[in-house]
Amino acid sequence: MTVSVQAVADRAGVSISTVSRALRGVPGISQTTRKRVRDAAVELGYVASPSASRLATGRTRTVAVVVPLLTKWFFAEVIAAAGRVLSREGYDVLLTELSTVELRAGFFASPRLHGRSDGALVVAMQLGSEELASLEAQGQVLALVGSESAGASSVRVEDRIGGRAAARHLINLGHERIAFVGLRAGPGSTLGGVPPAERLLGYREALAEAGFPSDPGLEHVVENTVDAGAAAMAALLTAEEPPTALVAASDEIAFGAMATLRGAGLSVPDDFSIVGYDNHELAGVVGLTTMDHGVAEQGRLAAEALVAALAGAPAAVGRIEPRLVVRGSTAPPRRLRAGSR
Amino acid sequence: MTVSVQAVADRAGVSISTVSRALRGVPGISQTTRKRVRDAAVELGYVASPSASRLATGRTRTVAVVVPLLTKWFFAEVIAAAGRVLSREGYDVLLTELSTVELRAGFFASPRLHGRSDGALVVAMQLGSEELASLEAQGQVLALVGSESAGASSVRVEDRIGGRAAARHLINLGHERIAFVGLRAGPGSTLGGVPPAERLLGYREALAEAGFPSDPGLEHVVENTVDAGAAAMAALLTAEEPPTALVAASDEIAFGAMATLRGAGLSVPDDFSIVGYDNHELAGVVGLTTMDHGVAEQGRLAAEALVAALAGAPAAVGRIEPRLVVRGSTAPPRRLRAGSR
DNA sequence: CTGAAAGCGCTTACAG
DNA sequence: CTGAAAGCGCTTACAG
Repeated sequence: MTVSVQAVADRAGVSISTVSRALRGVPGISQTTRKRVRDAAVELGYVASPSASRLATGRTRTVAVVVPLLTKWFFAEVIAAAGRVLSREGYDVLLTELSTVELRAGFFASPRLHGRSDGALVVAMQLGSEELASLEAQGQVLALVGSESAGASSVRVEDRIGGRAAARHLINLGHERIAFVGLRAGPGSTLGGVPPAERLLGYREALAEAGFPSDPGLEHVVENTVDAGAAAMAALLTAEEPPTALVAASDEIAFGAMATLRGAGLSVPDDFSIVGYDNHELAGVVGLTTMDHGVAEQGRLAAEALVAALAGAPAAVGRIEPRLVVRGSTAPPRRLRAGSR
Repeated sequence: MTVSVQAVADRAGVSISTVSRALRGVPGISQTTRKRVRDAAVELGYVASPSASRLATGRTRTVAVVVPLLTKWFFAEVIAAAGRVLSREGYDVLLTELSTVELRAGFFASPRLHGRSDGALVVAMQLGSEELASLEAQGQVLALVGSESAGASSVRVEDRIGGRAAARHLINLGHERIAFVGLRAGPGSTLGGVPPAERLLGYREALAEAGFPSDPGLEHVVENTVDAGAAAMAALLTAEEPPTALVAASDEIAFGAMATLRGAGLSVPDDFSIVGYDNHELAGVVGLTTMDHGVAEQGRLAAEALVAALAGAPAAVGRIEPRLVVRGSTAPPRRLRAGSR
């Protein structure tokens, strides 16, 4: 049924050792022999048994990609970008979604990756020290996106700078009452929460620099869903002195906020300005001005760092600086515009 | 470093055969022995080497999930749902994205899954007979979503019924000029194309039943992107006698169409009605009436059929009937509404 | 440059 | 119910 090294060896008239060496491209094999073996392998449709190679070498040449959720645009984008470099580099990708606290606990309670992958690319999960220790005890080389750990590769997004730039853009347009809706992990969520916090810090920084008084009533922290964004916007509209603009910590929050405004008969950006965060694939359609934090690039950089580390390179940390993408959801506030009624 | 069967055997005072049997739950082991072995394994933190088990048994207990694209909501949703049942059933999931024709050709040219997975769950790719043969030669048990093949499990979505229901809804509201924007694989795309065609057939069927003349000018076929949807809508608006409603073969097409209408100053649904297809996670925010074809369920059903087939059950074909989800993007045409100016 | 042999860590008839 | 031994299909020192 299945073609083994022995079959190739017979056909090429060499030993199995030679077949193994010839096919893996190790040096110390004559050109003619190598060619003969390769031809035989091709003719027979031979491909080494992964299980056998893995057992013999102790290396799996597979990377586990672990995410809290697969169904959010952000994660799919990161995984896709990472997966492309991993498979280009000859690694299999073992997909692991830890979408509930039970799943997460179970995953770290036993050495589930041991012998299955050589490394793990962990996306947007703040790993506890026991969790990190568990992964390391399982012999995993690590690459983190959205979190950091000494000795592990990671990609760091300058979210404070991003949050600051978003708020700055609105300030520059003339807005003075600017709200912020940030992200919080929901109950039962396995998402980490540090980067969003940095976005909030950047927002506060910009306001302070502009000399605006800090106003806790302008800051909301909600789950990362469209509905939560819609609800937060609604709450903001009930304030004594409502804001004229919003920095949303994600595009999904922004989408929800836009829906609420539309429902209230308010126009974006004529009556209200919004800056999102992500540059979601659908941000363009709705004309959302947003912070692009190179989502695909996060995945790519992490995968590249992991591949390098698996080849013996020291852990590396990548850096991404978010940049503003101006579309139609931001404009000067009504009071500053000529011709406004 | 790594704990082997031998270590567990020593600690439990039995042979390695007994350890293996006790841990895998095979019958013919005394309760006391089994417990002793299990305790020893836990104390030692032992977990069998996957490579070794795979080599010995010839089974990998992993399933390859192959998709044309990871970054579309549809695929992420299907994979997530499938992945949850697969890992619940103890299978590893090997992720394979074939996003270009080169990648696809390379994948099928060599037995890339051989010895890596016991089965493959293939999403939305019309596999050619050579491709199917390749997979079978690699010993893969198959489950297909969005395509069918004799002997393979699959889940069939009644897209003709769905397309018909969408058009019907508009007809019932009183529309008489109803356009259709369908899906086509773009250049270099690896997407299959049969299900979308069925949606078109259903649409035509509904129009014929209503006695409307068929009008090719009302039918467009484009790539499945928001931009293509926007462009198609724009083209429709230039017709001599423009339609008053649209059946979009995907929600992304519908999103694009809505953007075009908004840009043209037309109101949905006051001036124009739209029915989408998918029930995309963001369909709710924009108030899109759409056909829900149980995307997550497609993944779940396929995975369940695959797991069953891997356990020896005969191939099964699941069936999903799309259902209309009415939101705010559809209404009677202007001419039928009282109080319209 | 090439081959014989040991070893990777399991599973599974075969005996008892 | 339990154990000794062969075998799964590779890789890799070790000799030559």
